[in-house]
Amino acid sequence: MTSPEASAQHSGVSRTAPELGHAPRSRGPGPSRQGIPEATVARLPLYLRALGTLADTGVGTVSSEELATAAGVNSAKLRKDLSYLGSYGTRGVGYDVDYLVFQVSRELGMTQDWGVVIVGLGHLGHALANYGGFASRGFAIKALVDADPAVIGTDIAGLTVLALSRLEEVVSELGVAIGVVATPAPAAQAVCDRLVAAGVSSILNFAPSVLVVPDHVEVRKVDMSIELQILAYHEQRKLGSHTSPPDPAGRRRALSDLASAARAVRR
Amino acid sequence: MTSPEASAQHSGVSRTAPELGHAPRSRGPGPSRQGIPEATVARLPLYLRALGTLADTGVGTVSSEELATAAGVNSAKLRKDLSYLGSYGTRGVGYDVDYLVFQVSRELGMTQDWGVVIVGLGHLGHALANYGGFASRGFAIKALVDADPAVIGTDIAGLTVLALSRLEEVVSELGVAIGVVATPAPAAQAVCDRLVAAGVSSILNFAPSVLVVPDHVEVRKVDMSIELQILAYHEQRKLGSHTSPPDPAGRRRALSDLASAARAVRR
DNA sequence: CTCACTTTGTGCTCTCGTTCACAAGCGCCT
DNA sequence: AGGCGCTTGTGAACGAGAGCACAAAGTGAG
Repeated sequence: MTSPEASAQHSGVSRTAPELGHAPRSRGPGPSRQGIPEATVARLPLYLRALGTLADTGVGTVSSEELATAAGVNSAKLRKDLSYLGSYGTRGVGYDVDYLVFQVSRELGMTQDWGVVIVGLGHLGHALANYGGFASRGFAIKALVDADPAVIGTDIAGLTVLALSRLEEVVSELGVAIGVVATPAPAAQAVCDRLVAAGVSSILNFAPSVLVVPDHVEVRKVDMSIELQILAYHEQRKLGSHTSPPDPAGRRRALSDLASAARAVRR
Repeated sequence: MTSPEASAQHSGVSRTAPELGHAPRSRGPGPSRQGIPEATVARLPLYLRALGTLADTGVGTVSSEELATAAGVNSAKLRKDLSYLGSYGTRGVGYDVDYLVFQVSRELGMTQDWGVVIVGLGHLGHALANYGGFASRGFAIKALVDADPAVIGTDIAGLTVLALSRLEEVVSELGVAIGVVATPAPAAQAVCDRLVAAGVSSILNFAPSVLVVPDHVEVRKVDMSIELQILAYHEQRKLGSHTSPPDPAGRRRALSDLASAARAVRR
């Protein structure tokens, strides 16, 4: 993805290997100029949460070992992850909790607030709007938008639901950076397109559909039914393979079976 | 992407046959005896959904290219994924939609119903209980359980909410295979432990906390605030690095900054 | 100051996953 | 029947990530 090149402007310190094509990170504060591995980025929020809990209980310093168990990863991985941000630990001691919280927060962009708009206020959108984890972590719900006249105008979590037609207006005028799509699947792509056209470049998709977006837009999806199916796979596997009797006639099988399977999938 | 973390017991999977570098799959119908790569399993539900849509629109045959775009992946990956299940395509033609639906469904264990219990009926649990994607895909919500007396006894989505104390009873008597944890974070681990003790071996966790479980139990987590933070990271990155002014005084910085950052993280 | 001890930061290796590119297989047309 | 074009299935190259194991760097005691 991003080039593994690093502007090695190390503060003249560790004169490590000369030829190595891997100069780790540019030190100097500020978000690291140059790409952190995706896998690491995905874990940083986990660390941040664990750190928050530790801070709450009054802990001032943690070792990589402790923090790792709290976050559910192994300590080597954690140290490597943190090393991408910089050398924020102290050998022989560990990491200063508050300082690390600050660094990770900054790296994740939690030092500023991000405007969020939720589109679609069915059961799920409703729950999202009421979810406390938003505001507390630097995300400000700026507006709620829906297409259903029965919902428009009602108050949810202190905001009045606006008509879908006002989506663009809301995005540009309220400084919305992130769009949350919680509509039914058929509407998702259209809503997504409008969000993108209006200038949103990060989308969190709860609808069970694949969103197509331009390259510069980031989409992440949350899909419970996919997760459940993955669980089912493992569950079935655990039960041993004595589930369905081996199909004696290879390849094609009774049409009735096919039909019912197909029907089930079609919602 | 959902976390590649989740399953802590990869140990058993990768232990393939002794010498063979890669012997793909034992043919013969029935779920493939022997491990499909995790990454592939995670994509199968996507394919299944795309196939369902195609079937709906009356398509009888798809090429890997078409199905791939519908599922949002590239065609080579799709073909390799499907090849783990068996040779279910026809060269020069493509895949028979209904037949493929059946095969993928079987592989994922969707040919049987899985009992689900939802623990915690706040806004989120409520939304989950009403989510249609459950029943349609072979998941049957068997019970709803909560600790709050104000919620116990109410009807949600056609089921009456039961007291948390009846959790074990519900699991063993109603044949629950999958537990959905939608409680506040502090209660999650305790609920999880009880589910596991009662015999549940697959857990879908919506609470923002790390669940510790025995090796034989599979946990997957869905966490919106993590996804948002990942989006924020990319969003910040897009804005260029002119976000926070370089810290001129390296290492330690004003306590006020630290304190506010720490405070923010502590919910 | 020196030594023993602790914990970080990281080079290296191994594994898993993605992508390429092409031979094998199948249907259709002549 | 034979050849042509299309699409699958897969070996092999490549890349990203996980984890080991150890040197470097800090602390504290004597």
